[in-house]
Amino acid sequence: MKKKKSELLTEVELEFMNELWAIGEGTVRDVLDRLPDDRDLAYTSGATILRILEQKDFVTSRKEGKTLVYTPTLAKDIYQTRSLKDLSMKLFDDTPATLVARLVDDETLTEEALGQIRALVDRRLKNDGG
Amino acid sequence: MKKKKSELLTEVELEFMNELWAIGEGTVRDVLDRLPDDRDLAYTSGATILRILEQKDFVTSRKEGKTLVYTPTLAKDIYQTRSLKDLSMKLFDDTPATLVARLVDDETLTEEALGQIRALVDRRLKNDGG
DNA sequence: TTTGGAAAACGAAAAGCTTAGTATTTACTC
DNA sequence: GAGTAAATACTAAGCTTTTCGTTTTCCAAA
Repeated sequence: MKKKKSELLTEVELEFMNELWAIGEGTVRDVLDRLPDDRDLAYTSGATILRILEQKDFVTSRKEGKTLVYTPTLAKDIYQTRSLKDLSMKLFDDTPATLVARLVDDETLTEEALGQIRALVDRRLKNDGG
Repeated sequence: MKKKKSELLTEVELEFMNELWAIGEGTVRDVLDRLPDDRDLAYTSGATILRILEQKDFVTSRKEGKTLVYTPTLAKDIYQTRSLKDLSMKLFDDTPATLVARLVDDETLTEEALGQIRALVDRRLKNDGG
């Protein structure tokens, strides 16, 4: 039986994917330039991470002139769903309501955010109902 | 300047904390016994993990007879909030509404779960409003 | 009070993640 | 085509996490 792969990104990989998702596609240099100033990675480190991401099939690359341009193969929202599912399973007994409970407990949540959340749930309930 | 600690548990640490949270407190043996059958860890591995958890201040221990009984120092709901915050920051641009959007997108979500979620949000909105 | 069995303490091997150095390739310029 | 500047490929060092073996400690029962 094959060993279960986690299908989840490591911390650094996620850091890079976030930039690629934001810009659609980009080179090693593009991504590095977008990272915070205090994050100084060697160019080669960035290249390694993108190479690994390609190995893991999270991105593809095509050659453009002499440089590689990387493109995500997985949409951000899909990955978001996957991550949430994982967290829900591991920490919330697979009970989404508990997860939302913790979320809305948060003192710092604005009324506006709460309103948006409610609208989302309502819309979904209506679509299901009829 | 001190390096930022993540304050988050590793995969295995979380596995153990979940059992401690479920039973309130317990020994190495107690926790190991609760893990799934296909998860066979040596006794010493379990002991190591709990020792590390104590080092990181997620649990305390007291001696009872010859064995150590471990107790969480951090409530599960606090840790849930912390984890969600972390995920939200790293993957949802710190926008809780987006997070909920992904959650309610989930096809497999039952109507009941959706209702519970809505009730939670409503209650919170009412409490705030007056 | 000796001893046998279970647990704790310690240390360290194994595996995985992060970072980067060196060597090689590439495309462009003269 | 030789020089050169920038990018890629390859490799590995240094951490952290995961796992467990060995030694030490402790209790309980003979």
